[in-house]
Amino acid sequence: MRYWLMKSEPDTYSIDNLKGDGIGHWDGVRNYQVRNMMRDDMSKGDQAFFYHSNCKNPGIAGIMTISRNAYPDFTAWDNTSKYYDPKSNERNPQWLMVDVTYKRNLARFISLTELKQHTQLAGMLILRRGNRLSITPITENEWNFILQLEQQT
DNA sequence: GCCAACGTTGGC
DNA sequence: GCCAACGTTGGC
Repeated sequence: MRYWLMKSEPDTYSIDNLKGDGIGHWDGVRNYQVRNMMRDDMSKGDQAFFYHSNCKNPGIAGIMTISRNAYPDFTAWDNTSKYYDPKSNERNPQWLMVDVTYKRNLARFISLTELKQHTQLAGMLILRRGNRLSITPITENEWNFILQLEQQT
C-alpha cells in the first residue's frame, strides 16, 4: 500500500464535498506526469491526504482511500465540462482518474505553514519550490509523522 | 491580484 | 528538435 497527497482547490471541491459524496471521482487531471502516476503507481487501497490548495489557508484537511484503480476520465470528452479536451475520446482516452472514498477529517487542520516547520517533512515534494504536481507520493514515515502531528495541540 | 516556476504549444 | 511565447498553478 502506498501513500499520497492529493491537492484540490476547496472552492472547486473540498473535503466537505467529498464527505457529502462519500465517493468522489478525482477527475480533471490534465498533467501527464500525474496521469502516469495514477496509472502506474496508484492502486485501490492506497491512502491519501486531501490537501486544500490555492486558497486562503492551504493545508491538509482529511484522509481518503483510493477505491478504484485508474480508468478513463470521461469529463475529457464532455464538451460541456471545463475539463474538456478535444484530443481525448472514448475510443482513445487521453486522461485517467481514480475514485476516492472519504475516510475522515483530520482532528485538526494541518496548514502548509506548519508542515514547513518540521525537518522530518523537508523531503515532501509539496514543499519544494515550484512543484506543481497535483498528486505527489509521500513516504510511510512522512505519513506517520503527520498523523502524529495531528494528535498534538 | 501578483508573479515565479513550470508545462505545453507551435513556428522554424 | 530548439526555444520563445503563452497558459496554468498556487503561495503569498
